[in-house]
Amino acid sequence: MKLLVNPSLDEACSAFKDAMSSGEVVIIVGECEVEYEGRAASTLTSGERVVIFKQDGSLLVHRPEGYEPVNWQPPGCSFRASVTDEVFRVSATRLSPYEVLTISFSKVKLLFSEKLQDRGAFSLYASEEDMKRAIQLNPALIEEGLRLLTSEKDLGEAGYADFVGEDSNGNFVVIEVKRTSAGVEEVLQLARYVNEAKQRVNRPIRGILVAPSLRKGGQKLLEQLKLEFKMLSPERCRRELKRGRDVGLMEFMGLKR
Amino acid sequence: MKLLVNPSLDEACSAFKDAMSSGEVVIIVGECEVEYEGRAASTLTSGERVVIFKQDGSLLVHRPEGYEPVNWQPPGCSFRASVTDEVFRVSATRLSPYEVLTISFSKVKLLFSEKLQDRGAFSLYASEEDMKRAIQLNPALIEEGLRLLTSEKDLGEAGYADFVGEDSNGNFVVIEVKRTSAGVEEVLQLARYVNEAKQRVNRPIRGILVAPSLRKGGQKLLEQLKLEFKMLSPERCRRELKRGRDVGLMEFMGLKR
DNA sequence: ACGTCGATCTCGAAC
DNA sequence: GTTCGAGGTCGACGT
Repeated sequence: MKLLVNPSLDEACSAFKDAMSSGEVVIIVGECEVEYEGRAASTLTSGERVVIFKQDGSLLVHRPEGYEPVNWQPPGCSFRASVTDEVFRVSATRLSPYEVLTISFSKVKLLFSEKLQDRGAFSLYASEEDMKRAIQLNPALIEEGLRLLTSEKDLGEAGYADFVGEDSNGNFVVIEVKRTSAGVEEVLQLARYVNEAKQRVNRPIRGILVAPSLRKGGQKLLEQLKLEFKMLSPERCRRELKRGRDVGLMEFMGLKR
Repeated sequence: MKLLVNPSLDEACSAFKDAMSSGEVVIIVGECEVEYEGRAASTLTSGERVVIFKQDGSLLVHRPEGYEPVNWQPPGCSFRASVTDEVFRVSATRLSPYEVLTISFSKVKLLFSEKLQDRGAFSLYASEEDMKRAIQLNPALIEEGLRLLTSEKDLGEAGYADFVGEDSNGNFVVIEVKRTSAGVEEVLQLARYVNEAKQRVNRPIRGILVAPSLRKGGQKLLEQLKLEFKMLSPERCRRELKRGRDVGLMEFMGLKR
């Protein structure tokens, strides 16, 4: 671990070398110019930025505003640091494609380095949008033989049901999708859509609530209102989308012939 | 400017609030968990990370490896910080789409904040824009005798072709330009433009894809769709632009070529 | 507000 | 290695 405040450029340079050779993450805040040449080319004139160097050979130059780095280098490049003419210069070189990024510090305000321990697990869960896409792709996720008629159908003032469709017996089906555990609120929402539909469609109507789980209160209410529940998890939808992409690609290739 | 090393969570929290209210960039290195809920949802279990908060309401969570932030929030969100139960918690909320990201620090190793001054100018060279400018300047880069009629012509719902023109035989020509190697996707894009043009122009139409190279799949599809490919690199265009500038300058100075 | 498109996109997976 | 599609893509530009 190392921390330097307003160090000389020489101090910063040697600390940088030490840190990188021992596999630490280095953060430098200071005034710098940046040049890049490779797939494209760019220059950035002097200003104060935050630069992060990682042990996997990636690098980020961040201005004080904006989500995206103004300059960067992906993992796998090699760093070279030196001081000449009152400038602490770090170049990051990458092969394939060949690209060089050079940062020239005229002033270092902060240099921090440390080996960070991160064994954390990252999990990403599907959005409700993903679930709807998966259902549209494969309505059988809800029920075998289900055919979707429209999506986001306008059911009037009650709002918009996620889907309406028709089951294998010709019944009209109204579907409401939730990404998280459903409760009383969601059952009532579905009930409103079903009631709206009853005033417009003159045949048997089923209402299906689709969610990864249904809480107690929702369960009771659901039975009273004679609605139905279909368990479907975002994870399952994620897999289905992945599968669907592959199938879609196959069809696309076969169709072209 | 503020710098805290191994501060208490309360110290970190109050420093964070001070810094954000005075428009500083804040960097926190420490052990944290991250939760996100919005378009999708994600969790990240405990580990050491670098977190950058910017004045424009953007936020980045970086692990010790990788170019991309593991979690983030784009500009425009509002931060809220608090300490409860031995946890320093920062939540970043964004409306439209509604998204919340929460970082829970169990340990802060470093907190640095400062108002950064950055008025630097960023310039990028060899973009697709540069290629288009070069082509406009000298259409013969694509084909001898080619005359451009318009650029970015509105071809309706299919989108916008980069150029339309007329070849030396009076055929209508639709042109799509790519800076990098072109594949199936780009051929399909050109095909859409050509189809749109066919509904509007009642004469022979050629479609030309301009790019530094054409990959396998794109090549096959291109032949099937009877479209054409013209190799042109960004580097060549850069040279052409440079030449054009020189010529323009000469003419401006009143000199003969 | 929404839609399209480019990006030094990056990343992963399949071939 | 090349090719290809996804992304919480982001960001810019046009309608």
